[in-house]
Amino acid sequence: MSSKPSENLRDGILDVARRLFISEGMERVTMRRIATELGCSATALYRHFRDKEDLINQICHHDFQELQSDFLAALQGGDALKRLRALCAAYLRFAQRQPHHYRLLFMTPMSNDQAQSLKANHPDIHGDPSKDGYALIAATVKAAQQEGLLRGDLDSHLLAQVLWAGLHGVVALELDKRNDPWLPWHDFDRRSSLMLDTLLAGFSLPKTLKTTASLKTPKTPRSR
Amino acid sequence: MSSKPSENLRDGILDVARRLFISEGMERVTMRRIATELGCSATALYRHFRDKEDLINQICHHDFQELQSDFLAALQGGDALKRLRALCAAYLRFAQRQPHHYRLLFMTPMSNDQAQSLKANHPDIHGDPSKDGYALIAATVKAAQQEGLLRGDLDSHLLAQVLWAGLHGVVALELDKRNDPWLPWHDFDRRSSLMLDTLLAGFSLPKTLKTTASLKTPKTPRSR
DNA sequence: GATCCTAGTTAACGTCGTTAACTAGGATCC
DNA sequence: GGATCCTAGTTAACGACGTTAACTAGGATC
Repeated sequence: MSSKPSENLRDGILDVARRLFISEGMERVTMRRIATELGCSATALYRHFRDKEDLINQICHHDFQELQSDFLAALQGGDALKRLRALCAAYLRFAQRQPHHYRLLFMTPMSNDQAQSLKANHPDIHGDPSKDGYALIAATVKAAQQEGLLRGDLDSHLLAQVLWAGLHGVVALELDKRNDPWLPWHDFDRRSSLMLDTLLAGFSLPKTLKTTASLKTPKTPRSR
Repeated sequence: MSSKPSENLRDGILDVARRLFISEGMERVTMRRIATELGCSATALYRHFRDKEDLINQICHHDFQELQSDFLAALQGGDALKRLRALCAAYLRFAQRQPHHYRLLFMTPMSNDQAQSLKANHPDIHGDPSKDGYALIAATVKAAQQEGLLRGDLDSHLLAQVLWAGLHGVVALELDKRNDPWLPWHDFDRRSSLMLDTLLAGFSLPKTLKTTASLKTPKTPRSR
């Protein structure tokens, strides 16, 4: 009844639920509310989705692919490192513009079963950089390694995961603790760009990295 | 009725609630369950805590100070950089051993009001490195800067916040996405130590940091 | 024309956080 | 020493939630 009473109810549910989830966060949106907003009864939703969790997961899955097109669009031209930076920038931009959506996609614990079935139902997507966001980051890291722009002595997945974790950490603290007056926050942009710069710089300079202690006397000569 | 029927009910509630929150996560623990475990009625809890959120917050506040003693214990000896590493290691250890507890303390959004009142009610704690975990990290970073072990051209709070974000990112992805078979995770330890090493290395070498591109020719000679 | 499937309905259940109304028991005041 | 009041608990209940059960209109199929 509200915005787009998509002829087929299933799509209508997805549209309304996504809109509400994005604007208010998923735990504050009830099945009943989605239903009334659509002008149908709450139980009708269960004709199309096993339960609320299922609805959330299907939205997540769909929107990961939407985000993917953002990523691909940010990827035009440049060397692999430039593309990697553009990718990270797109990620951060998404987090800033769609905080609830970010929370929905990246801060919602996924149970083992859910992901198993997702993986089983979409074997074509998993690992394909054109469809799978994580695979895209990992592939871009690998390309940068092959172009000699990032250190090649560490697995590309390890680098991708730490890079992702760095960005995610800045974002997650921002979303959860932004309003915490206990903490004297610097700008989100300052923090995220320092994070990105530091990690990428570190990943491109293998020899200056120490594992523990003895960081004050870096006597390793640069080998070139 | 269960473990320790602390003479004073308030402490009993805190004990039981903390135990349940830590072992099962706070949204899965109900007020009624805490009450039956204590052998009292559910409404008795509301004599001592305004609501569930208030109970959670009071536990958080108390346990932040518990964690603080872990931090202080990890701090024995060494230069400031060594102490900073020990601090980070203690943080990661806590996250690994008490995942629910970590989630409770660091992945629970804090509303503006809550933190405001917390800050107002405990002005003695805020900013005191011996009582405030964040202040301790920031102070240790600052000490490392003054000892010439970390770059001094950036605000100690900025460095502390990015360092914290890096650790938090690794932990948060671990907690939320560990079971996601979509992702080919490396070991938590590999990821966290690479994160720590990279950030600390980056923070100690100002001149090798580039903002964009031109990262492929790091010709900066080590200054010593 | 009988049957069955699809997509919806209404009614209800059990659980949740929480409030209202009440009550036993001890301290306080005249 | 009795009336009063405060403290710390009780039981009953409310409204909202996710979800299930039982039912029903309407179209497709045999």
